[in-house]
Amino acid sequence: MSPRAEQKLQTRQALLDAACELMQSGRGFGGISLREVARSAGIVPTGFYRHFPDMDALGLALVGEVEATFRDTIRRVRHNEFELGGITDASVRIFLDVVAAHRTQFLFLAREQYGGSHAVRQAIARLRHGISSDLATDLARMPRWQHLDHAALSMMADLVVKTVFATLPELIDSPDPACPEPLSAQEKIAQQLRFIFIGARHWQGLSNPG
Amino acid sequence: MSPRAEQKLQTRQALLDAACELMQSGRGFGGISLREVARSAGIVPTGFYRHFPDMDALGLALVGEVEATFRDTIRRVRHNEFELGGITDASVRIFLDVVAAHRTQFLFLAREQYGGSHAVRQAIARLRHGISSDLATDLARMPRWQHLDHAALSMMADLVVKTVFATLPELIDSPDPACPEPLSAQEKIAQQLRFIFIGARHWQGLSNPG
DNA sequence: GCTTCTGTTCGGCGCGCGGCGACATGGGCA
DNA sequence: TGCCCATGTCGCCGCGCGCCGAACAGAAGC
Repeated sequence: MSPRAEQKLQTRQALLDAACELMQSGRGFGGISLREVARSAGIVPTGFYRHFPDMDALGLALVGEVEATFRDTIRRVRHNEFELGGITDASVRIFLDVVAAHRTQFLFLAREQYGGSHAVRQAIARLRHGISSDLATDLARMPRWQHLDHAALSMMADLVVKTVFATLPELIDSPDPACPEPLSAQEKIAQQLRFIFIGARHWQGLSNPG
Repeated sequence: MSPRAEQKLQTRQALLDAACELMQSGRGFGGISLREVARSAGIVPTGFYRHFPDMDALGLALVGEVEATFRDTIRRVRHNEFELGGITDASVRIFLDVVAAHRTQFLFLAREQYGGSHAVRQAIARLRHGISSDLATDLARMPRWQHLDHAALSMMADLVVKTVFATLPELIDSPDPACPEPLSAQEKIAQQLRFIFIGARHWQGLSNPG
């Protein structure tokens, strides 16, 4: 790797990081200007175009970044499948650690999953669908879920992913001192996932409990 | 009601509607300018200030509007508690009808629940928390959930509300012809809620199934 | 050692924006 | 009947924005 190319990658990364950092001010990705990102990354506005054609392209790159982080985490979780203690607790712990370690990436994901531009939203929807179907495949291999058909597994995976994505904001926002939650975020999401797992455990096709 | 006051309310409503309509272009509320809203409502930019001090105030008014719609719907759902067929199916049907009838209101809610300005996001969080605790109170009165303590009921209500709010985008976005879902939105959300209800039905405090 | 390619810099164009002060007009009320 | 003020209008200001073309520096390659 030539020093020149390395420098280019550094600048590119600075732009990606700057965009994420700027979102901590409460604005959405659409509310951040190209000039702002360039300024925060330490280059002049025109320099931005040497790395991305426009802000939308930078947004797509950010989706790619968080996708890599996410899938890496899923891999780690899967390898810890047989750890001591409940899978749920261990998985949630790993996931929360990663979210904390890559806070701004997941801030972007949480904020833009429904609010972003068309291209970004579509990319995130694809990411989410991919994760959901991978999860469904994983679940299908577990003895515990053999009583569920393909449709039920897809439904369950979609619900789990939906719940995790919808919980992201709680995990990212700084804890509100005025509203002290009785449970930690980790215990809360773990218990909610258990609700879903218990429901799946007792699912009987077209049962209609209420 | 004097004609003068009535006219004022009409203009105010036109501003609220214009803001919602403009969000159909894919942008978030923060990406819509004051001038755009005024133009779309048929008044001059300065006239906007006769009704709202700034765009944030208009956002808060929109939250109030969708809150009224939402709570009205909940009331209707509660009164249909003993309808023929499953409560879940009937409730979901009512809810989906209301969402379709007030599409842009719920578009605003879905988009801004995590992406909006600080004030808007806080208002929506309050709305959501209110609905969640009301639901927990309702659930506590049902014989079916007598085995759940207060903490479990809150957790369940939060999960239900979280699921409903996270499903809003699917209900609002125009159906993608390239990706024909095997199930209708109504059947999907109803089945996912049933997953949760079955989980709650079999919840046994600190059980740890996975 | 010279060219070339690439990352960066500089100055500038036109636009839409939020915000302001002054002005018009027609209902509301005395 | 006649005044008043709330609603809506007009023109203007300065700003930051996206975008562009020309210029510059330094590493890569012949």
